[in-house]
Amino acid sequence: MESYAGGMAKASYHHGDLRRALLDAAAEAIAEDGPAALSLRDLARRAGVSHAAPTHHFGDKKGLLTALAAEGFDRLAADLLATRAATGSFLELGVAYVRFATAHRAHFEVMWRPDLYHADDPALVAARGRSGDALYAGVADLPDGAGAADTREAGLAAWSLAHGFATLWLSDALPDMPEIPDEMARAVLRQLTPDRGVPGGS
Amino acid sequence: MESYAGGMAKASYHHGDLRRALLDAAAEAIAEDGPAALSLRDLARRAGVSHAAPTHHFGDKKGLLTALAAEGFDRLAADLLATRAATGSFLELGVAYVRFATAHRAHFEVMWRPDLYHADDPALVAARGRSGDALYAGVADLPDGAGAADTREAGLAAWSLAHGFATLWLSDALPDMPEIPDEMARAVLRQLTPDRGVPGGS
DNA sequence: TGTACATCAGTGAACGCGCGTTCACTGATGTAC
DNA sequence: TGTACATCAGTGAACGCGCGTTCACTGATGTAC
Repeated sequence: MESYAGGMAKASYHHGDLRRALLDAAAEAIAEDGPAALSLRDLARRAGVSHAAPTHHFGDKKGLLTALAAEGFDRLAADLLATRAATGSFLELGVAYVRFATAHRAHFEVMWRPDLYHADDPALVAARGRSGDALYAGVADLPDGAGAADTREAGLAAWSLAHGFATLWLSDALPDMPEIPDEMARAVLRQLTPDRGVPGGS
Repeated sequence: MESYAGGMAKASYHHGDLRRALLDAAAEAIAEDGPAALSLRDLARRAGVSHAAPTHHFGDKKGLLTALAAEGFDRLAADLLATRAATGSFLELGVAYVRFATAHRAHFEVMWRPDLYHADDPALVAARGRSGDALYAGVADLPDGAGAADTREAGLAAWSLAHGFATLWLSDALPDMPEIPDEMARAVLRQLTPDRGVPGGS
């Protein structure tokens, strides 16, 4: 099921990669029932381990969610950078944002609930910074219409639009939505830049 | 503190308007600690009433959150309709949406978490419908650029933009934000309709 | 105006439950010599 | 190659807690006659 350090699952005293297994179990559980219903004991059960084991790796519940959020910000940053490098398109950056939210909904949901984790954890702060930089780098690509203020507002608008679409999709508020909303996201994001075409954009 | 049916607070066996008091207490508690941390016993404490009393009015915890969400959808619909009537501006409709989210954050947060309440409750479904209609009525005001599909996408984009901005603001993700983000919301929403001015809009 | 009765709203004790956290422990692993 | 020892990872029992829900009850209110 999970991939252990040793390759095959072995029934030994030590798990092999419990930290990884717990994070995966957390993502699964959160995708099913939301972050509110998460319990460390349930994660331990899912990982086939005693209920006191998680403490060893994360200290406490918030510690585990901190690690999950940090992982999310890291992956988001990587996705955005890769998309920017591959397409150079501001529009596709938004699509990638939405795709991340739908593909990693557990990570995404936790990321935006700082009350659930240790928001000042250094690793988390760094990862969040990388995400922000990746977003901002995309905004900077825009052909500036009318100066810096406009650029900032255009960036915030694009972020809001992608974030709002993703959030509404996740909360099941959009009727008649396909399972993978990439195309719809693209159409909606295009509303923001009807005339200012960007090279590489579809 | 609260306004009772009889006007003055009276120390009697019956509360007067416990239902109202519990909903207010819930909004307060959720604004403080989020919906996940909500407990019926805490609400009873806040209302100065025995912990078994809430059951009488809402049946169970989800029943209370259903009532709260329904109230939220009702108020949102009323706000949107009033704004449309007063300004006729599509832009201001978005601003009103953001203002609602920030002014009634507890209601707003619960509304978009259908897993927390009885999503098929008739009163709730009706209220949600009124909200949707009010939103859609605003979209229909738009000077249609290129047919129905465009209108639907423009409406969805506007909704996503307002919703995303509100959500990011609520999750404290936006740096350097004023306490009341109306003006910023207006500037951001304006990105969506840079040229298509609407009568009445500022 | 007075009485009987039904209905409603809130009480307080009790239940069983799953949770996070602590603790002394033990099995396994790696490193120094 | 072998031994001693430190460190690490997971165990299982125990704790105290707040929770939602149930229950028989009682106080207050309103209505029929």
